[in-house]
Amino acid sequence: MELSKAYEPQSVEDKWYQFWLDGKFFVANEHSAKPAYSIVIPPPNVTGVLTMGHVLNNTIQDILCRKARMEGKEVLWLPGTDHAGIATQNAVEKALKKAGEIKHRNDLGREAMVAKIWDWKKKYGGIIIQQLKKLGASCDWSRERFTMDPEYSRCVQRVFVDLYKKGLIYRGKRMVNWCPASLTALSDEEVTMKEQRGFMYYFKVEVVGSAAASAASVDASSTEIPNVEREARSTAPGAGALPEEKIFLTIATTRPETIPGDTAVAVNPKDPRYAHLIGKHVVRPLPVELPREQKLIPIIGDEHVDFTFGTGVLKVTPAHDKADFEIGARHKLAAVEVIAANGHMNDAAGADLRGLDRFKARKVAVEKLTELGALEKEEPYTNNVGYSERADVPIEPRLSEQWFLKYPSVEKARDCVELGSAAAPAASVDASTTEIPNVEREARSTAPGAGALPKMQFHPQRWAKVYDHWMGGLQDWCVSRQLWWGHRIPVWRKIEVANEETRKTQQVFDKCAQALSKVGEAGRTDAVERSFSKISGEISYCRTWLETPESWQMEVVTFSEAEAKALESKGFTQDPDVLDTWFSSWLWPFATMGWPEETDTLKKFYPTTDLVTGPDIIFFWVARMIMAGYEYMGEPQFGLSDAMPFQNVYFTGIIRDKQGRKMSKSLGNSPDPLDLIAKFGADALRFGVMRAAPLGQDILFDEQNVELGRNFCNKLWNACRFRQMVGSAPASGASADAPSVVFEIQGEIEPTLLSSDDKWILLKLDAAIREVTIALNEYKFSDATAALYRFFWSEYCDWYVEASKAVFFGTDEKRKANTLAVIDFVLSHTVRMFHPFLPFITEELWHGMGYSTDMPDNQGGKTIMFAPWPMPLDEEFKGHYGLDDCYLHIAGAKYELVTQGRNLRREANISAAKKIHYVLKPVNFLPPHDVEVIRLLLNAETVEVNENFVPPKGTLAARGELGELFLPLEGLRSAEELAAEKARLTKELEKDEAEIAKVEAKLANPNFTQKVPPQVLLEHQQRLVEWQVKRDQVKAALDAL
RNA sequence: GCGCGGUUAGCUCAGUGGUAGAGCAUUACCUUCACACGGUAGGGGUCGCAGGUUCGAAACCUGCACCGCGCACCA
Repeated sequence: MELSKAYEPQSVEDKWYQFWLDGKFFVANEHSAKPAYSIVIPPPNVTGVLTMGHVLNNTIQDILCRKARMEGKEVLWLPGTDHAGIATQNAVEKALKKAGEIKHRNDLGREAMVAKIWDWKKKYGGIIIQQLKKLGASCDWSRERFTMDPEYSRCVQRVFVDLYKKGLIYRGKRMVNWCPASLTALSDEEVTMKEQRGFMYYFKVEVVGSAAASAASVDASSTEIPNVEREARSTAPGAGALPEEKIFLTIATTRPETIPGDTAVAVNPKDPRYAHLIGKHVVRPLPVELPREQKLIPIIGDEHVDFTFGTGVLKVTPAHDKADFEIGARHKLAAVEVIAANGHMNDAAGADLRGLDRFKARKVAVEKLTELGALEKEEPYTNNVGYSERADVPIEPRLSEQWFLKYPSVEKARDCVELGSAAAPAASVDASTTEIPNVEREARSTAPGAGALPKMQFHPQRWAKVYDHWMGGLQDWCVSRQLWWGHRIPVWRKIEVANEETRKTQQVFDKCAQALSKVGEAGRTDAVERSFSKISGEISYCRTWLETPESWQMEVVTFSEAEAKALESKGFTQDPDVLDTWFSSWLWPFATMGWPEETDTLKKFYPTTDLVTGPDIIFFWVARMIMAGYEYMGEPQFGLSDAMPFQNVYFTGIIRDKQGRKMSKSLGNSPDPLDLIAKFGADALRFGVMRAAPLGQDILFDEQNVELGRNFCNKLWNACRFRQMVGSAPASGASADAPSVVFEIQGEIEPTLLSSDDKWILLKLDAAIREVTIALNEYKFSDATAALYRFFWSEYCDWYVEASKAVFFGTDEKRKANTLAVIDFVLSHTVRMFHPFLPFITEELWHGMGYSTDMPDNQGGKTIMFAPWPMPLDEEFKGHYGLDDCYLHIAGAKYELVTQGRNLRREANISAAKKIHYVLKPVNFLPPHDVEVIRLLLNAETVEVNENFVPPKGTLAARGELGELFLPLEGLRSAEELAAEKARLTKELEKDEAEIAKVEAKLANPNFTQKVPPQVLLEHQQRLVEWQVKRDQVKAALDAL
């Protein structure tokens, strides 16, 4: 195949991706005898589009998978998408509104809305999958999963039922994070704290003596302000007592709009200023219109109050603050709700605030306090406010009935992650052990420490600490969401009047209940029993409890469709809520593989090998998957010694723009990866991102990275093109109209014909293979790309290819053939090493260069995907080809001399194009080939070898290990140039002198010479000589001027 | 408040005790038959600050400053 002058990714990428798909090369075989390697994709939102974050993430996964295939592993990369409850429902609702189809989702109703979302999913759900294909992702698409697939949904329901049975899931009225925009509860993880500038308002309240009347000292379950007894008025403060001076307390608050919901004022009982007031009451200023006696709230003592903060007096709003709620519970205070679900004030907030948005209400409340003369001052204040991560509005702590989960398998999940400090990471493998492991998967899972189970490794390990800390302070997880899109909670409920008929039904449950031990109820204090029950042939699980003496409620949980129908026909209604999206995605590593059946896929590929994800979802997803893994894959039938879902977790950095800002739609600073692919090619994008992504650091992304990737691909392409041009016909005789010659790989390398250049590049290749392999084993992708870049560009192209021209422009045909053989050896290894990073161009070159033709079908013959991963050259190979490390030095010295020679040209200010004459005075004999290489690399007309050369005045000289190189000048330079050079040399001389002084000072220090290791001493002595030589050289050059 | 990162060339970052590095940008020269998406050669850094350990510190220790992140939060 003839290669075009520049690499054109557009004409290459789609072709090969289709080829891979047609060949079913991505499909994992669970019956394969090869050792397994598996990754489950972090499922992107089904309605999402590819972002730079996805590019980073999936490129890493693809690199790992492709390398594993080349190492002979059976690879499963399991793809799929997430239904992403809130995000998707919002996106579709927004789109429907924009299209004018609806004004609100209520226009459609639940069923129709959910149907619309399914339509949407079918229409647009494949976009991100197609985009991943553009990127080159080698996922097994035949196993693509969606978190709302029927089978997957059954897993979710099964797990819910199971946890319910275990008593870990309960329903309860609790303080939750309420999002007034999305109108749903959120988990703690979905709330982010943001600093917010506001004001601290100080207002005073009047203290009254009597404890008899109180608007708040009522049953905690009541959420309404009760009627105050008439008697209260007659015993109200001041009524019959002696006139006293009024006492006021000043309270500091940031949320005056919640004053109508205050049901107490709290002080610290140890606070000498206020302790004596405990038991008295204050007059709550709002709502204004209420009679005074309905505004009396007690002063209570509570340790929670920090008397160094504010005024030391805390207003207690149990219905709208988490801490206040707890105080309220301790003191049996009423929780008076004044803010409705949508964030607007309700009737209880009073006439002035009713109906207002909570922030508008704040302003009005301040106005009212001012009017009342209660406001003492307001001062600017910055505090942290919880925001709904999704809707980006402040959340409202709100009392509501929700489902909660006590996390399962916490201990195991916490202990399985390697926290280690000194412990050497299991991944740091000596390059000499990078043979293709021919071991079964079982061997891996019991690998390093004999006896002790291997721990899960986090990369970078510091995240393990974060994980451990979070695992140590788990709060129950609020799993219910007031949405329509998601897995509906599999609970049916019926509330009935306790009439004759229902009592009969209840008796059935009562019987069952007696057979069971009672389990402590976490969420409901009023739950009375739990029982197994048999309804319509399916075992299900239910609870019953009494709501009031006149009614009772039955709750049935099931994942059987038949049972659900039967329940509905009996007047049961399903819980309207859906489950948190993460309640389905935490099952991802096994629910995608056929759980709860013991499938061959699970047997082969679980636990997965690596997980690649962002640290921002370490709690949302990673931690929960680990717990779910232990809980559901730890059961004996799966036969796992350790049920951890993955062996390694790699945390990527976060992609930011070049100013360090997070990429976001609103900032418009997020480039569309598809545009970048169209412009530069997928390989370029992959390489650019990998090169900029050091382990665990955030990535400041710049399009220049991709440009670099593009340039690199082009370099690779052209280096291969060079090989074809010198290989297909003698360089001297190439004619423009020559037909494209069928390319043939050169045969064996002949050891006796190897030049120092050949040996040098083979040794450099060996080093690169080691470096890249080690870097990948340690998940250091930027190190791997840097090593590849350096090897290929700086070593292979800049030196070896240029030096090889000395052969190809010559006449020694045997040497030419042998050089081609070396090039083919190097390129065929290099292309394979590049394949995981640059899948498309390497496949194109693998075929185009003919490297596939010699390989067996399953080892590179069909596709580079299964070509063997390059192994470091072994000792036998090195011995056979005489690859002694000394050639690194020998050829290196030659190249060093060339650089110096080029320097002389520059010093003499001679145009790079001008052919000039050098004289070389070698220390030892130099083979003619090497002289020719030097000549070519210097772009010299001639390099005269003269062992007895005496430089005439005006000759520039450079000295290296191989000898001295002279550039005789014949009055070529102007006086100006001479002056400039004199200045330059003087500067250099100063530097040399300084270096010499530094080393001499060290060597003169007896402390140094006595204490330092001999090798370091030697190094210093040698360095001194080197600098001295250089100095003498520069001095000589100066003298020559 | 606790914890975790970071601070090295104009920019983005490597660098785990022994001569301060890469890419980009920049300067000069070169359109030489793989590649101008290229080549050659330069310039550019008291390694955040202050102490300490050491013969020797960008690196190790202590403290501080600043930037970023996470957790917990006092109204």
